[in-house]
Amino acid sequence: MGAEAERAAGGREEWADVTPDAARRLVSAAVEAFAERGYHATTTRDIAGRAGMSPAALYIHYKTKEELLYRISGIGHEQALRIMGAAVAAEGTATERLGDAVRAFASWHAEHHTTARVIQYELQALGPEHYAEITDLRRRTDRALRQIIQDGADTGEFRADDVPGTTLAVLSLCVDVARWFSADGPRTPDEVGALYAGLVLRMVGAETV
Amino acid sequence: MGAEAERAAGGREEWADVTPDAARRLVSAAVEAFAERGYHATTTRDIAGRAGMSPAALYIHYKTKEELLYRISGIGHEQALRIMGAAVAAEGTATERLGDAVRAFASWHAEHHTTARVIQYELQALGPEHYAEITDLRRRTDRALRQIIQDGADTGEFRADDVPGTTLAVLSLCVDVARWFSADGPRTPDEVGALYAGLVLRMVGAETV
DNA sequence: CCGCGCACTGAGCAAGCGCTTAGCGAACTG
DNA sequence: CAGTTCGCTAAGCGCTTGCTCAGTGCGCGG
Repeated sequence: MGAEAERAAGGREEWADVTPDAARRLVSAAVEAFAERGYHATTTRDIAGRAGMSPAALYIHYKTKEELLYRISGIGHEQALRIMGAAVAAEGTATERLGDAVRAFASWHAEHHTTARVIQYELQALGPEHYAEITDLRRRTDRALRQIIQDGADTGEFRADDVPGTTLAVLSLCVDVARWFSADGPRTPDEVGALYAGLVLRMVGAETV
Repeated sequence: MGAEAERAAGGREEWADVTPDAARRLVSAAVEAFAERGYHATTTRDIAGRAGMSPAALYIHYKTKEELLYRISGIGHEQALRIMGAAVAAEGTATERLGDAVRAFASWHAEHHTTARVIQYELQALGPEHYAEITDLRRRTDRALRQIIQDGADTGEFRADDVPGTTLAVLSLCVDVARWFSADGPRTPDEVGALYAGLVLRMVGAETV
């Protein structure tokens, strides 16, 4: 299912483990609204309206508007971490694993650019303890990617003098896809993934064919 | 003058051509507040308070809160465009010019990360016609960078199959510095510029020493 | 010393915000 | 078929928001 069809279906796939149905419709509506206008510019009335409910219905499923953002951030970052974690744990050379990691991570940010925009750019709206929790997930994603790059540097596959700096740059490059990507643009998510995988492999000085 | 000292001085250097003094203090206060909390989460009372004025004083110098953001965006993007434009117009090989452009552009986004964060991530809060004006400045920055990369591809210095895509990636990489950079972090703006210049030159397949 | 201009303030208005509460109707339980 | 539960709504509370306006004090030309 493409991102557009999925959105029309209320994010059935992406938010599959949010139940009951009304709670899922609210998450899906909130993601859309937050991505479009930003967290602070989005009203609870707008979210409830998009989900086809009255404003008060939101508070049956979520204590506050911030809790909605927290749930979205948690689920989204767990998906992102899972993608990166799978790549680091996979078989293959560091070059293969880095290419796969970037391809998957960048194309996820394109395919799910609505969700990605919210979880990457609305973090500061979280309360302090929720923020700390999410930051931990981000640190784990960073550590996974750094592991691959460190492996490549150790085996001599990569030419990376500054491993943390290179990791930061690669992560930053992929994350920022969420900011500029548009479904109406000339590139498909897979094309973005392929382009970025090639760019990053050259960036770390890997031998490419 | 470093960014910290300059902020303490009310952005005297960065906003030098904003007059009178009260208007400059307001711009400077607004940039700080917008960068910290985001446009929509910032109140006019907060901006005026930081500038040492009553809430009403803001409206003597600016018609609306949005106009403040517009002024900031205009000045900031003009600075960014000037940096990129200087690099494209400079003498030298494409490799040298791209290296200089990325070094200057990335380190500007680090040094002025407060301003950069506002002009790069709060754009959507602008009204439609102001948004269109700012978008035009951004397009010109993009065109300048693309010119350098195209030059390098033409002379055979660079290996870039997808020039617009590569341009987008390089720009995205530099812009995103504003999101993660912190003055308390381990890297100085100059170090970020040097790191990024090296990464980007490898990314485009330039021959480096 | 007067009086004008003007940057600025104190007080506050209308609108919109996040969130609460009382109550309703359909669905399930015994 | 009465009683209970539960998802949901209509109405609205208390507060904050962007912004306004009458008035104030200060500097400056005459």
